Amino acid sequence: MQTNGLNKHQRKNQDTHARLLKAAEKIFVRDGYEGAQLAEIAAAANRTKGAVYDHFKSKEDLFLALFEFRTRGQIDRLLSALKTCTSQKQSLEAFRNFFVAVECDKTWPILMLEFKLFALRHPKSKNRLRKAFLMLKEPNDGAVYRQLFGALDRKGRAEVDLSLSALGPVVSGLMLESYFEPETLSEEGIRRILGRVFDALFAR
Amino acid sequence: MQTNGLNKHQRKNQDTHARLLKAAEKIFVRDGYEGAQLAEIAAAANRTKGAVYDHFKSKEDLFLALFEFRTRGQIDRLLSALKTCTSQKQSLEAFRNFFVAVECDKTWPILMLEFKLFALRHPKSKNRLRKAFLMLKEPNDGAVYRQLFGALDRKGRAEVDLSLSALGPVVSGLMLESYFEPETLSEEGIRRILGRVFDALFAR
Amino acid sequence: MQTNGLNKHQRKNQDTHARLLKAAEKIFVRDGYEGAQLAEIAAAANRTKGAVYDHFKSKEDLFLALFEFRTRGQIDRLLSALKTCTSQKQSLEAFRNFFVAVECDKTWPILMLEFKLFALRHPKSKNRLRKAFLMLKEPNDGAVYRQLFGALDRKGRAEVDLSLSALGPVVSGLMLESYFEPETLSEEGIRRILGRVFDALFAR
Amino acid sequence: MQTNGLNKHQRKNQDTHARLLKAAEKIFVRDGYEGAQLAEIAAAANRTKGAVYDHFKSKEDLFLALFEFRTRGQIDRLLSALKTCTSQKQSLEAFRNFFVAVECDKTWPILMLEFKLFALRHPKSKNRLRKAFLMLKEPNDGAVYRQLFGALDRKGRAEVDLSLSALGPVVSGLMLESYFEPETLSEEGIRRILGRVFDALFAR
DNA sequence: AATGAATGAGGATTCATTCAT
DNA sequence: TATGAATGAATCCTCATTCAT
Repeated sequence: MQTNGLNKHQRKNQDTHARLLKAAEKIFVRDGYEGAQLAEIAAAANRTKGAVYDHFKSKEDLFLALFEFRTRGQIDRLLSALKTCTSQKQSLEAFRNFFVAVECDKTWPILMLEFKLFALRHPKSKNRLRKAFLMLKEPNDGAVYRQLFGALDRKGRAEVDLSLSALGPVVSGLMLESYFEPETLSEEGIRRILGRVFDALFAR
Repeated sequence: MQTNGLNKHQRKNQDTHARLLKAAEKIFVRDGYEGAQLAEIAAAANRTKGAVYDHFKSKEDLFLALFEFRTRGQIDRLLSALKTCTSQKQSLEAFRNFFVAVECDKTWPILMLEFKLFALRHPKSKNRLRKAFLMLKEPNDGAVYRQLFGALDRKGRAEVDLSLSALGPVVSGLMLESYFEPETLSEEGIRRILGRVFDALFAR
Repeated sequence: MQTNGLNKHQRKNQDTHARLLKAAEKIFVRDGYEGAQLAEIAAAANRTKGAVYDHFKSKEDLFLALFEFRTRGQIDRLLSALKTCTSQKQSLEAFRNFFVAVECDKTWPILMLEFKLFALRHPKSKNRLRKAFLMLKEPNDGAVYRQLFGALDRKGRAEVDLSLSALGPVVSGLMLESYFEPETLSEEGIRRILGRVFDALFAR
Repeated sequence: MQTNGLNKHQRKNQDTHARLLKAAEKIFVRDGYEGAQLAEIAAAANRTKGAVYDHFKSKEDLFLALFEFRTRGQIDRLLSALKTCTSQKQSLEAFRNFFVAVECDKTWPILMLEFKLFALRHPKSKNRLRKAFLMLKEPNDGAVYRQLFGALDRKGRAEVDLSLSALGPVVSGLMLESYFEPETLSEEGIRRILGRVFDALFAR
């Protein structure tokens, strides 16, 4: 009896693939790209190093694949959060919530830092990262864009782009800081700060 | 001829020390802590690896010493910027300018990221980093603090602390992003964003 | 339709076996024993690595089987070249031609080198190689021997053995050199040299 | 007290370099290029793997450096053998002896095979090998050439080149065979064969 | 008979660190 | 103080081999 039209081989393969990505995230976040060891990732996935190389060409390839995978996930979460909104105001509010609710996924901001630093230091891979990254900003070919910000002229659009570009980095920076100074920068504090920053960037 | 009362040997020693720190900054920023090689740092300082070990106990020690050195430098720059201010308003304005003028020292925000990520991953060294780091926030035992924000009650102080904690990370995140997307996040764009964020955090 | 009394399964099996040997030769000659990868051999045979292990116990086994297979082929070619000869002189002439006509099978000399080097480095397998190898020198239990060199006393026989032993290695060495210096050691040059060497060894 | 104007550092360095080359020869001959392990080479030189990389860029570089080193040695040995000869006949005789006396250096022929096979399989390195290799054939800018073969016209020269090219490969092939069949191809047998081959190639 | 997912031992290479000079 | 030769642990990656399907 097969599931999804896949035989056992294929199912096992997919399972391993998913396990490896999950393990990679855990280890890359914990140790950073350079510090992460394939052996630990494999072990965390209950597989061996060889299996990693059956699924990914290299450590770098695994890292980039992880970025693509996670990016798609983030987009999906955002899209589904916006799906039920009926007005622009409601949409922006949903967006604000989505964005302020960092604690949903605390590893993402750190991963983003790691990815950007990686891009900085591996120009050869920057393109692949950027390609996935651009989807983050303009999912659905701009439909979301319009849903959130309405029709914009050239200048308005540039301004929104600027603000959008700032959002992610601000979250990442703050999350990192909160790991460093959890007392001062509590979760609640971050949320408040993020809210203020969000409004400073998008409110009129 | 100003020799600071040091003989040739000592001067040469200081020179090497300074060269090594400068080279270390360059390489650590370019390659990250893990990626940086002592050999390259030594070469960039026109010395050999051995010299590094004459001045610093280890790679980690060099990295932490660099942080302390740079932190002192930042504090000095801030203090001298505030020295001539006569009113609280003027002081806050100076602070705002100091903070918005990222381009003065573009490597600092990246270094800060690297330091914080390092702290995240090397708990043993976190204390030494924090010790230096705290000086950043409360230079001169709070005198600066009062100059900028006046007398504050407990709650007001907590609020200011929160905002202060957020400042650095926000700059770091934005600077990293601007390396990644220089088109969207131009220097001028960053300054504008930073200004808005600053006001959102500190303006009433 | 000639099926040799084999059913489809068996024919397919034989086909795979033959394909694998052919592919193995190609890859072993190109990359050497150590450098050759089973995966490439399998791919060159349009099969997968697993298939190799269905037909051969190990990489080494495949290599040795290839040697045996090729050796049998060489013997057959020599025997059929000698079959029509009616005099000793004619036979020796045929042998000379067979031997001088290296270009018929340019991979054989390289393979031989590889096999001998392998024997040198894998004493455990030397016996299996030698067993096949001896057939090369005394096919048909010495009948060919007599056809070529007539009746020989002990000393004469030793002398012929010596010369025979030298033949193959000389060809192999020259072929390898011609890969290295094709300009100086052209095919025609090799043939001339080989002729002279042959005569020096077997002519009176 | 210094020797050769070198300080201890430099002397130790040279010593290690020589040891490594010697060890490399031993292991490369025994195991072949691919089969050889840097760890064993290092151990055979009483050093560690790291030391190998202080002296050579890579396994390949070590291998090529070994070839160059040994080639220079062979040339020197030949030149000194020819130095005392006063006639062309005497020179050719010395050359014959040099060449027939394989046992002087039994590893050289195997190394040569290994080098040529390496060239076959690493086209990128072929040039470096050839450059060293050419010195073997025309040491001293052709002076030796004339000493051995006198003045030659174009055609005669081509013929001599052909024969010269054949010499090395023939020795290598025979030496390998004698490792494989020491009974049939004794040292004495090889010498006899080589003598005959030499005369077939160079006698009028 | 053949596939393909997974293993895991093994090897080249790097690099922080030490130490004699 | 500074050098540079040497160390050796650490790590990425390869590939022959196994095994469930």
